[in-house]
Amino acid sequence: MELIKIAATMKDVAEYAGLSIATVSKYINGIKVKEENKKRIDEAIKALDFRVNEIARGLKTKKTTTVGVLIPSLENIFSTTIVSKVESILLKYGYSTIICDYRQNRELENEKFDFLINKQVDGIILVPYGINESKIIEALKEDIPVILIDRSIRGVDCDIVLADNLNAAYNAVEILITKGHRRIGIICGPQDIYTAQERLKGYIRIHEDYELEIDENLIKYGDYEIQSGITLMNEFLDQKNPPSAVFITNYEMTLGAIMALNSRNIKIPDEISIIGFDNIQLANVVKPKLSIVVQPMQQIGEFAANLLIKRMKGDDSGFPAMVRLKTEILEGESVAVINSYI
Amino acid sequence: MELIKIAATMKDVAEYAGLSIATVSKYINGIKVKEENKKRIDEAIKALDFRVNEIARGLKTKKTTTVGVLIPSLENIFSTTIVSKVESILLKYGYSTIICDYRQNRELENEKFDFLINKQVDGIILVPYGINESKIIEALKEDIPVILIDRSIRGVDCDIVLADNLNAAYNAVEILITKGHRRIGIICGPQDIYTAQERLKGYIRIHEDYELEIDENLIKYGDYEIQSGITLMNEFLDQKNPPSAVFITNYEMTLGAIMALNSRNIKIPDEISIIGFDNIQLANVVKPKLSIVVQPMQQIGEFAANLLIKRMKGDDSGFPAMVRLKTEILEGESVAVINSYI
DNA sequence: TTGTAGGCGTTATCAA
DNA sequence: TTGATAACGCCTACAA
Repeated sequence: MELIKIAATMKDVAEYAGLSIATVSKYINGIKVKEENKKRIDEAIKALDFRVNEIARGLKTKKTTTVGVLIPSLENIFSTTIVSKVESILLKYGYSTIICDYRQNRELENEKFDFLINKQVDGIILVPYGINESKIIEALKEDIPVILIDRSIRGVDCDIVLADNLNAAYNAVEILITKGHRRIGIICGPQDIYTAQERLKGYIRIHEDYELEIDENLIKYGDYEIQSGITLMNEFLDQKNPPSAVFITNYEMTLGAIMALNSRNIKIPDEISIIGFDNIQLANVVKPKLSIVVQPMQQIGEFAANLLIKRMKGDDSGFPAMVRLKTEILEGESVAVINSYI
Repeated sequence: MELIKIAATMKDVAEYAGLSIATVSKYINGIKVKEENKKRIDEAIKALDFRVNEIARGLKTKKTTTVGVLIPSLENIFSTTIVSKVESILLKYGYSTIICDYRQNRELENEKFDFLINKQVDGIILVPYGINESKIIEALKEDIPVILIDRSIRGVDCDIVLADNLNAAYNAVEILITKGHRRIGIICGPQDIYTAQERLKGYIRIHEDYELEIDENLIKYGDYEIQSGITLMNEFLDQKNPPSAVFITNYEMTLGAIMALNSRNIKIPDEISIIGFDNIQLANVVKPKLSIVVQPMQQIGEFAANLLIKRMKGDDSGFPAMVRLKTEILEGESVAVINSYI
């Protein structure tokens, strides 16, 4: 009784079937073979439990049927939802998904990008933060397609899939305005992050469109982490003239803001109105139900995966593609209607 | 100007350095080389930007420096926290992590396990659900180490890392008991899932230890999904003699239970006490702050990753290892003290 | 210490 | 249609 079963190779199959390796290889790769031989090969494959050695194949074809997904964090819903979708689509095409999480760290991001290239992935899906653009250019040059998510990179022609962040914010703030709010605070992300810039733009634009002045004191910048939400919401509350409503522009900070509110025992929406971001589960579990902006994360993942597949097949039509998906607003009960509204 | 840069091979390096491929290979693999040659090779490597082709190396060594992680869902904190930790540790050792998500589906789980084997991963970390045990045995036989998380598999000797689910439940329910609760409901997971069985055992054991009778009406079985939490909590509330406290045994169902409570406007802990599971963020955002059982997910990931590395190195000491980690209880304000307690 | 040469399992070219 | 055979890039006896 052998302990270790040696995997059968094509050679074994060929011998078993009484044919040449070449013929077996052809059959496996979809090239016509005599009906009779087809049968014999199938038989041999079954008998020997043969499976192609992807490594050996990769050596020849320069393909690994593996793609890399590089995201800021595995502990954030936005990323994992996308990854989940991507993984399931890629698998259908036989690709495996290597996950790398760069924990919001530019250096790590760059390192892991190199790591993926070094692993010879056939393509990369990247939620970029501070990547060195030359790396992307290099990859593209070496014929490794890259799909960006959420943020384009200046000076680089690259496919990108993102949510319409600007209008997401625009619409959210518009709801607040139409319900009578005039002092609307916004808790933004880091000023050097694209999504954050866009969301702030939306906030500004809707104010312009309603001809409302913007009070700089109502704009605060966080870092997309929970603690920011706590701190900045507290700052708002401590202001002499606090906002009647606050729009919080990502999930983690929304969490933080609510914690701050809770710990000061402030009633939503009686004392302050809130629109948050991104997590339906959270929205439903908070009392009262939160109004939130929901990004089409599944769709983003879907588009990114399908686009990548297309590129890996060598189809460069429409390059560089920009897919901009609409967000939705889920209305809860966290926004008060202000009487003073005319 | 060439568009596609061809990666340098060892042959190129050897030629550039005026040495044989063998020498270069040796140097790269840590075998002694004359100081002088060392320098020349280093120079060549830098000049040509050479990196070993892992694929080619893999063909020879039968190693891919890739591990597979197979989890029930990428949209659940328990799994992603573990994956995140695992990924970061493995990377340090040069391994990449292929993620597969089987969405609580036994068939998918089995398929993806095969997929990973077929991809020739060097090791697997698995949070099992309904895997065919022969697959694990087979993998182990073929010298592909497997580390189980959260659930052992009957009749299979395999390393495993898990939380002490039994005592997690035991301790949680004990808190309820010492605060005076006597009618304590439990929302369990599926009866065929190991963690669910263990948590129920804890519930039963603590009742025995306090010599309390168990009312079958207070034990409900869900499927670890949000909807279960909603439905079962509602069932409790509709009972003629509802429990004064409910212990909910995973994160998703905790979410659901809270939603049910909220939508019926039931006050925690005045009208009902609650202990939930697994998500600190959730616990802090719910009002009042939730008491929850917290699993040491990071630790689980850490142990699993390190154990896997050890096994992949060929160190079989202590096989099969069982690492059982303690949980913690984070006390919030969701449990009332009942006066009637003597 | 270095080099030669064979082999890892496939694919692909070119004859047959 | 099939079959020899030479790569693919690296590792590893074995010989020098």
